[in-house]
Amino acid sequence: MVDKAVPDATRRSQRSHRAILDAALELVGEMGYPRLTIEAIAARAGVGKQTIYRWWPSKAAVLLDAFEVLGERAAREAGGDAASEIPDTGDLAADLKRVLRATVDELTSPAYDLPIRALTAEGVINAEVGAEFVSRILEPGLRLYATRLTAAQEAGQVAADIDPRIALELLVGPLTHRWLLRTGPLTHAYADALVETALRGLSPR
Amino acid sequence: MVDKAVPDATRRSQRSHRAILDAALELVGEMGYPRLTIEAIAARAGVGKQTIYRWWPSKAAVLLDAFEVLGERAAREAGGDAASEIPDTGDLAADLKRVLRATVDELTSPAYDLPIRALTAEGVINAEVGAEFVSRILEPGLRLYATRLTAAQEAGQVAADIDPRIALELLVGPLTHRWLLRTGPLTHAYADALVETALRGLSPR
DNA sequence: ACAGCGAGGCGAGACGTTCCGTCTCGGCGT
DNA sequence: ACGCCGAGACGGAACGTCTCGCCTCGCTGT
Repeated sequence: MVDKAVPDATRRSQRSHRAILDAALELVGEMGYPRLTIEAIAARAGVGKQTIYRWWPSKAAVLLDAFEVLGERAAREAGGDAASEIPDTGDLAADLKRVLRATVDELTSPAYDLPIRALTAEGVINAEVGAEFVSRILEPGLRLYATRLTAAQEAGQVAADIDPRIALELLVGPLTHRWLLRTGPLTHAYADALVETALRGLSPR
Repeated sequence: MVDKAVPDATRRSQRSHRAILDAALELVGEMGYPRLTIEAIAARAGVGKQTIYRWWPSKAAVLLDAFEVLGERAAREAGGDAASEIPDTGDLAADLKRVLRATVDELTSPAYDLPIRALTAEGVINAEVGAEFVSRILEPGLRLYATRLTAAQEAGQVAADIDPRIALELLVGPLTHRWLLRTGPLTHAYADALVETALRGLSPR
């Protein structure tokens, strides 16, 4: 056997599972990630410590799950099943601005800010957590940009020889940079300026 | 008095100061930031714990100082006093590529990678540390881009109505994004592609 | 000019506290 | 009755404070 003593998932308490995830989200908002302790999560959730250690390898993993649930819930609320798509009105700049503005709102939302910062920071240091974070939380959002940009490319609104991946990062990278490092205000105006500058380029025409 | 019991800086032991900074850098490379302890730094430096607590408020502050010294030393080695400037050969793309490549090399250098990741991550969570990090470590580097881009703007190589700050972030943002989140390979080829795409823009000409 | 003295940083480490991760209990649901 | 559950005891690690002498300064009185 590779894994030893894997617990029986079918007997898992659904109630405790939820309580732990909720408690983790609450607490990380209250005292921040570094001072978040597994003991505090267990106490808040009304759960034995072993129940956490049985199912998660680290507090980062708990938070990763908790945040994924939060994201799914938000996506469900935000309108049915086809909500997570970038609209294609034919006006590429307007479409991109809309989504970039939404991203700004999400990143500056007080409920999201602390937990997602905590996870990002942990991912920066811990490559394993980082990979999980990117593939489970970040990548789904980025794929929206990629598909919209590819569509734009086929419609001739984006030069044919441009790598959609680089185009995507040209938009999202500066935004993330400002958000993480706080090098400037994160506003709708900035999102708009970013879209315009990225589409047009720096060189004079 | 606002501050109480501020120690007398003139009596500070220069030897211990250096030893602590050196030990901190060594240890963060050996075991990573989260497992770096002040006790370990004190032991490695041959110093009492109180000597660290007397002069620094947190391990992040120690590392901040340590990394600043490292940066100054590197700048001094890299040739005299006028080393920290972007060359202006008239070819904007080439100049930017050169510096962006150098940044890539620095970020992927094994000696720098761990400590600078640790500081960045800490700054992401702790706004106070973040501000220090940006102003003392990051901003000096960014200013180089800003001056070169402004010069390019005056020479007509960059459109006049572009905010140099946004132009700068268009280049550095995606690089930082890839580096921090490991969403793709951080190579010279990527740096080049970034410069070309940013200058030209996404739209077809 | 110089010996004496007090202030304060220094290395070392003891101390109580918090949290870690493991382990051991009954209890209880399946 | 098997195994997850809540609860919490346990030893270990690191925290941040504190208390020791030790040593090096700068001031001071002769």
